[in-house]
Amino acid sequence: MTLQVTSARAAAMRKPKAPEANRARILAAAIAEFASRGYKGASMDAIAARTHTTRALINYYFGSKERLYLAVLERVYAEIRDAERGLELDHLPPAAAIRRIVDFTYDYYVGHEDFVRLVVAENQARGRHMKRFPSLRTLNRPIVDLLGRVIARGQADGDFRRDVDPIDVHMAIAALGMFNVTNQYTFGTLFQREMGGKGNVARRRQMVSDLVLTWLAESAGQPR
Amino acid sequence: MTLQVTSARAAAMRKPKAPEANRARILAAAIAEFASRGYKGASMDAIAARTHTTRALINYYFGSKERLYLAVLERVYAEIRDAERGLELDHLPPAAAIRRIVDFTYDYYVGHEDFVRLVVAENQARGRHMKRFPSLRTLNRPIVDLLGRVIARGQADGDFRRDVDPIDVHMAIAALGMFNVTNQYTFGTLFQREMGGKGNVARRRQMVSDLVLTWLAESAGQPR
DNA sequence: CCCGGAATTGACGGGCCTGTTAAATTCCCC
DNA sequence: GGGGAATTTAACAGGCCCGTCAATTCCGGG
Repeated sequence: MTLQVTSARAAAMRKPKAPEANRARILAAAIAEFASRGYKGASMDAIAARTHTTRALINYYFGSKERLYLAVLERVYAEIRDAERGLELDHLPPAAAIRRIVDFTYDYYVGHEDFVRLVVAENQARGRHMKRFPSLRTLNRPIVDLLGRVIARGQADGDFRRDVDPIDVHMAIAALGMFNVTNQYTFGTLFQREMGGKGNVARRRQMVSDLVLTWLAESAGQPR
Repeated sequence: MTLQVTSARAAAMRKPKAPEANRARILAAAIAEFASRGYKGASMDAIAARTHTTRALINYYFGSKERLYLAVLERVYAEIRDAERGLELDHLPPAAAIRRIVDFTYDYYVGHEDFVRLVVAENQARGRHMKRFPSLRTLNRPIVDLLGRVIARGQADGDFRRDVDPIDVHMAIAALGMFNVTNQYTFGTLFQREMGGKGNVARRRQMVSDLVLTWLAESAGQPR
């Protein structure tokens, strides 16, 4: 099987001008363009210009603007999912594991502003595209399972409160982490706060950990 | 002076067809349209259709699409600022006052989805319009002063920790409150969670209070 | 009664954008 | 080396949208 795949891929690779290379470059450019200007604001011509191709070629590969956008969504979600899978928490005490999850999530948002902006754009569109695309609906997020296991361990140790829904915790972490990226402009302008500064990032990230952990520890070990 | 203003305004009111009535209806329609479709997605013709006027008339009143959008932003920010001014907290114990602030903020976002969507849209545009409009830059938000006073009282009572920045607290509250509205579509789809349900709103709102209050109480009363 | 100015309309011009289609180019395989 | 498929290009058509401008309606005051 490996041989078959190899030969097939080799055949596909040596032949034409630059199909998959072009495809990959177009997708990367599309991620940047859609993240920067939103679905409607993004221009197919701009994506073509970024990749030294033409609008017709992009349609030849992806079919339409919406299809291209869906490919973008699929890609960035796959990336965060893969990154989440890389987290190794089982050897950490529950509190430290929580802190690690928060740091990872917070830093991922700060470092992947494109992803955050795409998520926000899709929500502003009321999830219209996502809804109609099955492979995006069934996309699971390992972070919730990880969180669930950590929380269960903390509860078993008597360190965490008992009535905790992992999804609620993830939502709190995601909300606090995304806000810095999503609302940095209005919030920074209104409250004279620079939100991109690295020092502030570390401080706020720790505040998120503290918020979650103090809440998790609240009235822990009470009689069940 | 009052007489002058009165007579001038009376003269302005009785005269023509429906200038300020039209103006108000256009602004309301613009809020809905911009909130629903974003700046670029919004159509001047759609706003005109909603108000039984024409695109030319809207430009006659507001000058351009961008000017109209700025008037929209100014309006919705003025509204939340006025609502925040109505909060009366001085007679409440600090913890109860915090809970009240959280409830107010959370409910305001849930009940004013247009406002939230406009804020998000402006952030997606990197605050481009807001930056260039002085009256939006100098807009202050009473909620931070209220929060600061409440926190100071809680610290004086020894109930709240000492190193607290009111803006940080407001950011946490705003982040958790906005997330339900802003990310309801992707989050709901990915995690099979209905986020509009009223019961869930009350539960999540209380979680926000608990998060903030347990954090505020953490290591309070320690030696200064 | 008529006039002057505010309010309102219809139409034009220019720009940008997307999807398609037919033609041209390139490269692989026989 | 030639057939043929895969890739790429150039140009077209249709749609939407915005700002403007001259023309028209309407109202109130002299």
